[in-house]
Amino acid sequence: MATRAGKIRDVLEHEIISGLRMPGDRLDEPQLTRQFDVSRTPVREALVELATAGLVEMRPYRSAVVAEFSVGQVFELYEVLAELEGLSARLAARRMTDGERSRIQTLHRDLRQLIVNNDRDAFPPLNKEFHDLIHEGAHNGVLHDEIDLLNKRLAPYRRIYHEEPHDLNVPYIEHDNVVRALIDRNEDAAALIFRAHTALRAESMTDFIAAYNRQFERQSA
Amino acid sequence: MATRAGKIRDVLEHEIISGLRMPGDRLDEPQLTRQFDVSRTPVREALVELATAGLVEMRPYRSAVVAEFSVGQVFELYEVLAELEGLSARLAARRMTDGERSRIQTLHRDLRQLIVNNDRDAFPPLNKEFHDLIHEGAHNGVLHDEIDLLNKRLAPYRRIYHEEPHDLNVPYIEHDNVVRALIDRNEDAAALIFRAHTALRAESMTDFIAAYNRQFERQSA
DNA sequence: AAATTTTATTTCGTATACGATTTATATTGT
DNA sequence: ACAATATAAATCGTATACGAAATAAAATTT
Repeated sequence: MATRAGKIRDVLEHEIISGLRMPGDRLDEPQLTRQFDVSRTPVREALVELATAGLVEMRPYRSAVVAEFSVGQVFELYEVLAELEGLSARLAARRMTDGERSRIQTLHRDLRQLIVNNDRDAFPPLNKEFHDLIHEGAHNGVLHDEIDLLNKRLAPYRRIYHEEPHDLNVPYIEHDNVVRALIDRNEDAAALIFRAHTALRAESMTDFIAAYNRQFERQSA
Repeated sequence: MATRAGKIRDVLEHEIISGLRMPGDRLDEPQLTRQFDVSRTPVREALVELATAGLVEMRPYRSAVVAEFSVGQVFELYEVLAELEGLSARLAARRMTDGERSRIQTLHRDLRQLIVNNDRDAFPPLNKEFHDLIHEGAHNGVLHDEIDLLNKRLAPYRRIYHEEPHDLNVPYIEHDNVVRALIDRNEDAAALIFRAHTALRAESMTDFIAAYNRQFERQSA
């Protein structure tokens, strides 16, 4: 993307996803203008794009802010994401090429080695790659984009949660079941496991956010 | 929405959905500027929003055009929509209030009367209301918005197809099955029926588009 | 005459400017 | 001192302006 607006959108998106800008943070146009050393026009265009994508909230004559979601809304986002992850796994089981199947098996073995060595830092990127391989294996671009956007919208909240990593064996066992289903071309099993895999994360996530909010309310009260 | 950009977005969206502007049609900013009697700024903002939503395609230094989808992409859109419609029906079966359940029963009876009278004109709006009741009954705003957007993206193609209405008894029978599942709180049945209901439309739709494209290619060749 | 290059026109991306609305500050009244 | 009002400052929505890129038209070459 050669335009200034596109670059600013990408940078802001990354800053939101990475947690540099937290939900509720203001996104003044004049301030961003100074930060990026451009006029308000491309800044505003970037904000409008992010707002339409659901990462930012814009109301007339009010500063844009990083989108805030209630526990209920996070739950709703996860409910949709879980269903689409399930569909993704189902389609992957149906459509993956032999090359794609062997690649995910290799990656899965690498992940196993990681867990044996308890290498917590290396886990997240490989885990992401694991999910990406399934999303690509589904051979449905619309589905891929939809899942990607939902993950971006959830990222600020997931990040908070994931700061305290839990037992790596839990996701591994589920991965193991999914890989087996993919190899066996067992659509229903793949869909069920992967949907539950996401739903489980949703549960611990919403519990965490609820607790987090209670704590926050106590402080500010 | 009191802003000019918002109004223009709504009007353009409606013009695209209603088929007044067809896929591939150019959306010149100067031309739209004259049509709406405003400056380019709000026009451009509206276009950026529609582009992010997937209804319009924008590339740097090129005029925006109404989004065009290949048969494959339409199929992908339907594949995702069918899954989300299934989820919607599942959640509706789980969460609908008594009032919502009785309302959809009433509406379903009205639809029956319509089919008996073979009132083709009155069918589409009531059919839409039927679907809306289920989407609302799911009590998941994110899901509702997602389904809504996918329907808007498919609207230009669905419109072409729906111009030749088919046997109204086919959708009625499926509606009947869904309503029964909703009343019985049978989640799995509701999800399966409604997903298949959408998938079926997808099939006839993609078949139609493929035939339509072949015919069009013959003319232009 | 057809193809290719050159020029002109149009459209787009961004900067700047100005009235409208909101938010922050100051003032007044109680 | 506090609440309510009035004023001032900042921000937003939109109009206008100008260089950059693309499209259309004209001129040139083959």
